[in-house]
Amino acid sequence: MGKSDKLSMKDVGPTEPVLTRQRKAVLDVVRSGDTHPTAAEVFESARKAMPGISFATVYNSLRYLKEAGLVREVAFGSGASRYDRETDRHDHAICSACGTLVDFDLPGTVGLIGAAARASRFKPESVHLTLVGLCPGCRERK
Amino acid sequence: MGKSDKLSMKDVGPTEPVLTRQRKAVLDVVRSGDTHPTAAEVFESARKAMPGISFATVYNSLRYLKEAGLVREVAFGSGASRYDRETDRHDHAICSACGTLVDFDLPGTVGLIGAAARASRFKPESVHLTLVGLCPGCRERK
DNA sequence: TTTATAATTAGAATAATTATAATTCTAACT
DNA sequence: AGTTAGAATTATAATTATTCTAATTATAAA
Repeated sequence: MGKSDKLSMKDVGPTEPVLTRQRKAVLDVVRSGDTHPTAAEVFESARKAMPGISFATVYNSLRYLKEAGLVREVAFGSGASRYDRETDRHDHAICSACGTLVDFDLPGTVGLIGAAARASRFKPESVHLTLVGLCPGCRERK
Repeated sequence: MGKSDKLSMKDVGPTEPVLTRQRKAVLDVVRSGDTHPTAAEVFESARKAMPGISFATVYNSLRYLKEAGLVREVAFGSGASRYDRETDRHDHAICSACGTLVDFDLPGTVGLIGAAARASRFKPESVHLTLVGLCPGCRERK
């Protein structure tokens, strides 16, 4: 077979992600707004921009985008996974009352990576902190 | 089935958890060994000690025990939730190669709770750190 | 014992995710 | 432009995970 079987949108690198129209639509949904949509919510939104898109393609695309490092999967509790547009290292806060998930960055977290690696004996790749508490809205309501 | 399906532990407080035989069986499974079993794995093990137990009761019991603070639910990725016998505040390491989940305690984590609360604007309840990396076994294999 | 309350069970129902197979699309090569 | 190879998409089926419902059984209280 030929040398380049695959077609890149831009020729930036050897493993440049291929953004098909469907994948782009999915990525756009995850990137628009600062919510952390579930696969079902992404499907709902994506089909507005692209009525023919299927649920399977949304899952395929999310997996692809995740592996390409363009979105991040966040799981908590036993519900559906949520998808995060923020792919840089960051931390999460989860509301114990309403489930709201918020991103924030705490520079101090990375400072613990060495100690965490020592304590767990793992070879570290990344760390993140999860804060559980009441979001501003729910705190007010109490 | 048998005779007495209910037995209270000690009379410590007004909201003392009621540990029925089934709940006790589920709790014992989570507490034995240092794995983090899924609900299905708990069911498999629990039925050895108690052949008649149903999947629904395992789920009910896990939810009950979680709410009573006797076990903890840990979710990551899009697979099944896992259950952790360790209920004191602690941190987790997840192997990016094989999925192994390990508990450890990093005293420094709690030191970040104030900063995390400020950054997120949440009223803090708990924090924990998640380290992603290679577990000792997988590191060796590379 | 009668009554009330709560737990357990079996199984159905729902939700979430993944796999399969057929079809369509894309771009590299005639 | 036509052909082709392989990837992507689609529709659907299958699987996995979790929750709900209704009937039954157990426990505790009166």
